Amino acid sequence: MNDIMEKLKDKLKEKGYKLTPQRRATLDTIINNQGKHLSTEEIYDMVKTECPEIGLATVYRTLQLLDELDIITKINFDDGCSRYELNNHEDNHQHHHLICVKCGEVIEVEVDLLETLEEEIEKNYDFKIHDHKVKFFGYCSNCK
Amino acid sequence: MNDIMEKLKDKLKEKGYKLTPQRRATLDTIINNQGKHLSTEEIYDMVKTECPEIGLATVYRTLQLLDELDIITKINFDDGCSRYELNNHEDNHQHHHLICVKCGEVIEVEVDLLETLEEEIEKNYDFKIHDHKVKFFGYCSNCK
DNA sequence: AATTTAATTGATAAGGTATTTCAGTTAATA
DNA sequence: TATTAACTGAAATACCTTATCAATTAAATT
Ligand SMILES: [Mn+2]
Ligand SMILES: [Mn+2]
Ligand SMILES: [Zn+2]
Ligand SMILES: [Zn+2]
Repeated sequence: MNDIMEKLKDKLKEKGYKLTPQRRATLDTIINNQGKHLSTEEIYDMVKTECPEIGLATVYRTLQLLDELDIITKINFDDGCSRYELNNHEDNHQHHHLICVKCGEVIEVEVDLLETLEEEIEKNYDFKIHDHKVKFFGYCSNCK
Repeated sequence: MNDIMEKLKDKLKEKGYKLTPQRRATLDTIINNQGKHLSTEEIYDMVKTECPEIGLATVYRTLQLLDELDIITKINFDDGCSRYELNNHEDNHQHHHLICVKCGEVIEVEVDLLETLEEEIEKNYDFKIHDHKVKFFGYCSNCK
């Protein structure tokens, strides 16, 4: 059992929840597809190969649970469905996304560079920031 | 007729579209409620006082059209519906939003401070940025 | 290893937002 | 005023997501 699965087990136990085969298989699918920003239906289809009897409602419930437990993050690319990605457990903030408005490609940006802006905001707006979601829209190298 | 309505009329004419009372009333409602981030249903309810015979489908269609014409912007606060706000016509980028995770208050931040980050991204990722959407989550002055 | 029990599941119904359809209406141009 | 393509409202439809519920199961307790 890997680190992330171990962490899931602990967090579930803490709340009196159970580690079921369905939850294992769902998290496994997300772990094995990092960087792909899979939708619920896409995850459902992939999980079924490992766990054919799983129902769609269970996948919805599991993703909601993993999000609550801070293991994954829900992302919205305005394409009509929710997508999910594994959280980075070293630091606790979401990376940025570059979205090509022509071909739809999504590129991940790990450099943060928001420190100055966040300090400015905390000072000027008396607002305590604990997370952010940043999307840039434009043209990727193939499309510009 | 104010500047924004004039701009709408021009853009519609350019595409062979018509300036109808329903479109006028919808845009008027948005103009008269700046900073409120109204949802489609909320706009529908307010428009009805001025234009009681309007249908919900027309409001959906009009908001979609105003978005396409770059007069308003659709925003997503993950509360299950689309919200809209009037575009700033001086510069062409979206201001930032601070969202209080406790009380839900939304604060607008006009300072941009993303120049350095955007330059860095354009250089390192060979990506031509033309817009961004930035949300900060945390605690407002009342809630922290 | 068997018992207990609250959590979990899959199937399906139901909910909620958004879009499509279509016949009747209307803004804009000549 | 006549013409016509665009537009509208009402209702049906589509689609993603959540709720319901009886059957099952993980995990703690004997
Ligand atoms: Mn990502
Ligand atoms: Mn705003
Ligand atoms: Zn591209
Ligand atoms: Zn607050």
